[in-house]
Amino acid sequence: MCSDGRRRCLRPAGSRCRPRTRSGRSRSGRSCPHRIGRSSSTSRAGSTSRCRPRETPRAAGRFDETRRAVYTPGRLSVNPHYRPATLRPVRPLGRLRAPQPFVRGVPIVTVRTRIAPSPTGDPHVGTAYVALFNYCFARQHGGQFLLRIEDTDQVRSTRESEDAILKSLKWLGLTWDEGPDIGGPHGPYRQSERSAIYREHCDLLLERGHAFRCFCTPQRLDELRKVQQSGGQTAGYDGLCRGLSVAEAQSRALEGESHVVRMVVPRTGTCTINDRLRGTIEIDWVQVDMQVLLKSDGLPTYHLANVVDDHLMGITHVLRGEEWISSAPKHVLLYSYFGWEMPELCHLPLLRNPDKSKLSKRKNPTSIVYYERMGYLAEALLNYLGMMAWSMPDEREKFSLDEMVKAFDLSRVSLGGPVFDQAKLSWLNARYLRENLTPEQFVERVRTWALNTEYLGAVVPLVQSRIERLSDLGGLAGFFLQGTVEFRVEDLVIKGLDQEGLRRALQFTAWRLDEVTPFKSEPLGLALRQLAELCGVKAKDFLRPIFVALTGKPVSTPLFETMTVLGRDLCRARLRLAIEALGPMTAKEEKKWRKELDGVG
RNA sequence: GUCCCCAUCGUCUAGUCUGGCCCAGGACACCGGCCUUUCACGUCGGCGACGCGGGUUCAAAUCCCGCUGGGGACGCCA
Repeated sequence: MCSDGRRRCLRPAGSRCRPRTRSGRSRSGRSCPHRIGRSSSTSRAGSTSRCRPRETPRAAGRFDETRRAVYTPGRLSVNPHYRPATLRPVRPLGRLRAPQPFVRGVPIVTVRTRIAPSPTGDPHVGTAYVALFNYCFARQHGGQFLLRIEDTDQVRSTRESEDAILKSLKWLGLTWDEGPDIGGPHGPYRQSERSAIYREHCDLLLERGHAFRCFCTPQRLDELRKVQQSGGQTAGYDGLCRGLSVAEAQSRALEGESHVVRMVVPRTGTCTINDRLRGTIEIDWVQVDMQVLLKSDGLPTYHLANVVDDHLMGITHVLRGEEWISSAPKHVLLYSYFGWEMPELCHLPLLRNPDKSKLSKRKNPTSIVYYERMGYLAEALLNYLGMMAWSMPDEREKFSLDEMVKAFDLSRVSLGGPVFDQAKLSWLNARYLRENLTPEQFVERVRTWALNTEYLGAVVPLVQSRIERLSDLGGLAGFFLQGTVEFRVEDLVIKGLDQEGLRRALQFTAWRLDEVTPFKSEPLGLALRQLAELCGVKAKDFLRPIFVALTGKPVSTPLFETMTVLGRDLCRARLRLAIEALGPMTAKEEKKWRKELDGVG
């Protein structure tokens, strides 16, 4: 009788031994169809090579979450995924060692998760979505959730963006136990402040021959990529500098020659990744590039910094977007080079645009600030994010953060990429508005949203001299309180531009607006006047359709100041609505226009 | 192009692991009725999906294989 005792079954015991579900179908014909049977954890651990049944990825959620090396009185359970490293453990240099509390000589590992945003733009709803899942997972297991800023891209990272991200996550009600703003025992939590740590670790890899210096120029790499791509090969570094002797590389580096450090990646064999939801994923090493670890500016790339920090900060579970699956082998390799234990990986499905592509601000508002300014309540947005790819066991759709934490179960994550549907978000928000707020609380919400000194105070200078009675305010400045505005298409039309020219002009404006920093009156004016010139239209005419798109009216408050008050996100959204009203941009146009705009610089 | 991931109503999803309670349940959107001075809310109803083809089985949305489709990755970005 099979091991399922509930029913009579004639199958022999062990017949439940099955290939793992869903994942890796395409490859399972290669060897043992029972995927777990050939995972390296089994063979390296020296146990029998016979296939044995194991929980499927989804079922895994019902097992011990904290199983890396959990101390429970009288029992030590060990992570079945754990593989002894192929290399000797790193020598225990104080700072190189991960923090690990002990009780009677047994390490206690609590669940520690993190969100690690890169401060290179607006706070993204995708960041909030991943943060939410990490938060819930950690909280549910009584663990910690931390925030780390991944600002190793010196060119694109800004403090302004970092502040905005922190502010938005706080607005949503997500809190972290350690982070750049509140500190913690494993800081600093800003990668730009940890360069020495990465360099130290990079040196270690260099010393052990797991990494090498590369002196190739970006030009050579560009050409290489082109050749490879046209030849239909997998693009990737060809290993030229790998052939350099250590002595030569060292002396060239010493002479100050610009170079990067790349990791050594095997050219044969297969990397096995364990994903909490997807089971075993196999990627051939040839598919993995010899990734740059340390850039020529001396700062690490994501891959190095992320692995080093996750280890040093004691991260036990990495919940991140699906887009990272293909670079997971690099991370697996780095952990093994350092001799560190791999955290458990779990790749969440990506949020999608209505056309199913990865959520992008070109096709959908993605900034948390946009949703805040549109008048969505933080708890409604967070709730909505919680029903992306996840559902309550009782299928209830409205739930608070605390309720989500209590009921959270990773195995309830569904893998199909969810489309971010603003209509459903609006419905949910409406429910919060009428079900969760007393009239007094409602008043308070409206006040904190826009009827406050800060926001109204910014509007007043623009309207005070233009109205005769206070009651004129609604007519003149109502658009400041609206999310989107209605306009007449004929009000967009100007002399000297046909419909296509007009659409192009508005699209140029939308693009430029994303680049203008700070988003203030003067730089905006400068940028838009430049665009008018580019389009061959007088500034006065050029600005009119923008004006109409943003305010809904041909006459209103001064444009640049108005834009400043409305903010980037609302401006972008309204501009897009106007463009769509005139006829949405085609892919062809996008390519052509982008080129024309970039050509000007 | 190469590699990887994924696949239930238009959308979010339950059910898939542990095959039978499923000729598939809920929600959004849409359409219609009721309630109502209007609208909204509420309420009742309608429309609407297991991508296709094989296999295993007494039995397949559920397990296996193939195909198709969608997505992601292929940076001195993260």
